[in-house]
Amino acid sequence: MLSAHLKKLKARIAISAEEERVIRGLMTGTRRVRADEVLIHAGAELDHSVLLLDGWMARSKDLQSGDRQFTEIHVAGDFVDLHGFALKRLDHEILTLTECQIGLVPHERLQEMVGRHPRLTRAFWMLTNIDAAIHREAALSLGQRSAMSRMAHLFCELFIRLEIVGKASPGGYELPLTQRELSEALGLTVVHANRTLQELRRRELIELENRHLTVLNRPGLEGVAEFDPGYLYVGAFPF
Amino acid sequence: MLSAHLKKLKARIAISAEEERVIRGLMTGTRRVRADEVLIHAGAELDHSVLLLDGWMARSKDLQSGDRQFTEIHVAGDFVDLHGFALKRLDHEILTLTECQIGLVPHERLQEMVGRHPRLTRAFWMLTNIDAAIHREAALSLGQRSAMSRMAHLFCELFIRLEIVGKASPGGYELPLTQRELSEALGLTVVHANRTLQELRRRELIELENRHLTVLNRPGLEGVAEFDPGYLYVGAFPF
DNA sequence: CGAAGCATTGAAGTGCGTCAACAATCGTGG
DNA sequence: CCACGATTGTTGACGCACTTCAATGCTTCG
Repeated sequence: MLSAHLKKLKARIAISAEEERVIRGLMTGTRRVRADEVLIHAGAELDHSVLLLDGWMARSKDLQSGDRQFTEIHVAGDFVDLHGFALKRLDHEILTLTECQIGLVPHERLQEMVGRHPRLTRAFWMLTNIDAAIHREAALSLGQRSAMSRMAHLFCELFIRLEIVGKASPGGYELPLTQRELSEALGLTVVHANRTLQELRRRELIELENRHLTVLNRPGLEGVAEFDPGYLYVGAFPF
Repeated sequence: MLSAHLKKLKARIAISAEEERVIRGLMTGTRRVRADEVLIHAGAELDHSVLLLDGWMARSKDLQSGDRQFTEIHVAGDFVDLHGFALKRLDHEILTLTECQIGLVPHERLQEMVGRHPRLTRAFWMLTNIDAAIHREAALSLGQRSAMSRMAHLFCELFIRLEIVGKASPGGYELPLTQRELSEALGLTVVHANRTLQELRRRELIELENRHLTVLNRPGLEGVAEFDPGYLYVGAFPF
């Protein structure tokens, strides 16, 4: 069940048997969480971090109006609040989009790791930096891309992130988000998200039904998105 | 000249004399860079990171059309590509907005620090996480806030970040950005950035002339922005 | 089988973009 | 110190991508 996370790490750096043992030793236990729960409230003091073993989560920032923006969608293998280790409290909420299985990692164990395993420390630091890179790409989308391009881009990004952890098939992947949730990730209204989705279908780039996304024309989708996966930093790292 | 960076760190955690010595030992030298230069190109391999000692920089992501999005504005004291230490190459460019003085920090010295100073390691890790928090707040702005609110929010954020490093006065601060640069940070066109600026002036919230921003009504400005500085993580940390 | 959430559609409105012109300021060379 | 081109700031007219409001059908699941 830790395997998704190990796959995610190994897609970026080599992990030795010893290091893998250390990683396995970080987690003290697992839990199940229902769908549509706020797992971590903004501002709450944290003494452990959460590894998403299975399911979908999102980070969400809210305005007084009730409008909210998802700043990242999380999939299996993501260390959803690793940044909470260095920050001690979060500036946003973390909520479940589906039922999830999670692993708990006490900050004291991370602290020990920082003292003893410099290479792993840098690897986990890197993971939080990749999240930041995902945020930056989202800023580019929100600031400059059209609704179509933005949605296409999100589908491309999730495709790769799911492939890394073995949760995609060649033709697509399970995408258990409602259109409202999609719209909250894309900075659109539900209505316009719906119309944008229809336009992607009409162009025969994707199909989406029964919570399954079929990518009919991947190069076409990537073209619309102007997608360049470099920001996901997949591939061997020299350290 | 390192003092701005030390102020920035100390606004978040206590730094011992010994740690301060280590920090001072990271930098191998300083350089001057002219305005409007690309200091670091996207994708280039990095073996050192850059500390911004004085001046203004921006991180920029580009689309094929030539449109670009600034994902962060940097001021004195910022470790502009500390994330390059863990990522080895950047997904964006770093460019100077004004003439800048920079300090160079070889990655090997950072690597040594990670091995020897777990507390400092966590502190620098925290700094990259605060950048990520700034990205998330920008995503909320770009996705949900109006042009007015967005611009007001940026002015509020810069006010606090400049106060931390002693570069603001009670009434405002030097803001050497052109309207084009402002618009690239805000995901707006220059024309609309201009009109938005005028509306903020008309409401007597700010004045902006000769590259100096005067905040006429800070609570008012923060109100328009729905500004809550929590995401900047200013204040003592428990580690 | 009924209620609640989810997806879809139409019509109308608006915030911001686009295009185009001009004014003000800056920087540089003569 | 002025001349002059280039950059920056400003304004107006118009267009459109996306929003808003409101209604209707479709799923899903107690």
